[in-house]
Amino acid sequence: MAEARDVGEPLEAGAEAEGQVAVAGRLVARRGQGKTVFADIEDRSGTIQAWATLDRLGEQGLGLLADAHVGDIIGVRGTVVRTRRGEVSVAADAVEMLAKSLRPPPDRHAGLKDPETRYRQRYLDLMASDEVRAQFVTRARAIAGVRRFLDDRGFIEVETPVLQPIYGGAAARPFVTHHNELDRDLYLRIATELYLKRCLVGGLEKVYEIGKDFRNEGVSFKHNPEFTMLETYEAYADYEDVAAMLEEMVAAVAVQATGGTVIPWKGGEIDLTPPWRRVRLTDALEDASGIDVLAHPDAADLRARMRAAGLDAPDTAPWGKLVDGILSQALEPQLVQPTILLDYPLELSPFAKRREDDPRLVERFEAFCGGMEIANAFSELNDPDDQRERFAMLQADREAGDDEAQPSDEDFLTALEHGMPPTGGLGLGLDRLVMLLTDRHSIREVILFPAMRT
RNA sequence: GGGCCGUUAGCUCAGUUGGUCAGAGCAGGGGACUUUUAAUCCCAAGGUCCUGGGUUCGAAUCCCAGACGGCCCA
Repeated sequence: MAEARDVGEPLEAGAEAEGQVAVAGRLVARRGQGKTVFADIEDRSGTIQAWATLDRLGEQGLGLLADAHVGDIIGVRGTVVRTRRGEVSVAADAVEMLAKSLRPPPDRHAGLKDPETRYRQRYLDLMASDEVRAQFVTRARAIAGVRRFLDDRGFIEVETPVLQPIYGGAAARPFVTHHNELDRDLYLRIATELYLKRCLVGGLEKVYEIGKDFRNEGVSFKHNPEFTMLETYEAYADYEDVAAMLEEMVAAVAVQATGGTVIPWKGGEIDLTPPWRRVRLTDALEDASGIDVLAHPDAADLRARMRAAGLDAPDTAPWGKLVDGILSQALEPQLVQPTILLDYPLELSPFAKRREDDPRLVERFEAFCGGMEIANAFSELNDPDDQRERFAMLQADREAGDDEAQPSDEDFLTALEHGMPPTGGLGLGLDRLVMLLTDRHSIREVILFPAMRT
């Protein structure tokens, strides 16, 4: 169809090009005129008008077109002409019904607005809206850009199990399923972290995986129960190296997906050009809330301080969760321009290496943009004894009622005991990255088929 | 989990104080028309007013409960 338009472009009104062309697509408009029919046909490159007359097409062919419904998929063979009114068209010598549409498409001009129908029957949304189609093309381009960036840097893409005997690598409740033949329960992964680290133990050194993670939690504008995650691990790198790579990668992907590193966001702009602002988490929390969390190492103490500052602080939340609460309530919404928060409390980070200068903190950062967390990274903990202690802390959290605390993974500890090189690791939520790059404010706008009730 | 809002024809939407309020445009059906561009003109048809209760002489409209969805908050 694009080629047919190219053929017709140089024609003057009323002229006809040499040679036959064939186009196929969905009928989006039809203007019947007795013994003449004009039909607009659309494919993914755009539309072209088919012009059918009784003289050229005969009674049967014209009848087929006259009886066709908007929504039908038809093929037209003929010559390229420019009509007297200047429209590049295919003057039909033959038409063919390729697929009947038994149901009417969404209204062409009003579009499809009902969000429920848009999400449940995404094909109608795609059919009705060029912008929605472009949205998912941009998503594909962004993810291809991530792969290209990492491949060019010598990373290899690997695939690790989705069905796992023990879940881990994040704080979340899992989905549980059952293997009939083995008669055992398995978990859908909440992260790829612990398997990718096994790859590092084995010497693959620079690996990444792009795939779905599954978290058994609520649905919101930034959460879908299954979502697309990138994780990367690079041997002999630390979290500073990872931060530098992340900035470059996001900037490169922004260029590939949108053409530049300054992107529109909620009526303003976000400048993704490296370097991004870096702040120590504890300093940023104090600026945003007035609370120095390290000065309140006791949970009850911190809770009281938070409530005095007007923040929500659940009775049962341990110290680490309270710090996370200050972050999400007081700080995260302010982080519109890209910001890297460095050096997290150990309690929040069971797989990150301790800072040598302050054992209460770990070498970890999270990157925020558009008021959302988009990435999480650390210098990976590779000391098996320390890792075993961290699992014990998580176990204590579980026993204290935290159902998001993950169980210990003895097989992973065995791998670490074989020696994992010092490693920088990164997790980047690709759905949120696409939201950012396309100025969409709900994760449902960037996932083709988002989770819905029933 | 909490608050607010929404649900009327295939799509987009009106619907006044509870009383010819079951409506429009487009799509779909029948007809006219050989250069149209959201073609035009004529005709006919199209409904579980989300569901279930309740109030009332009378409910799309008011009340209660529920389902689904959206937004905001947590």
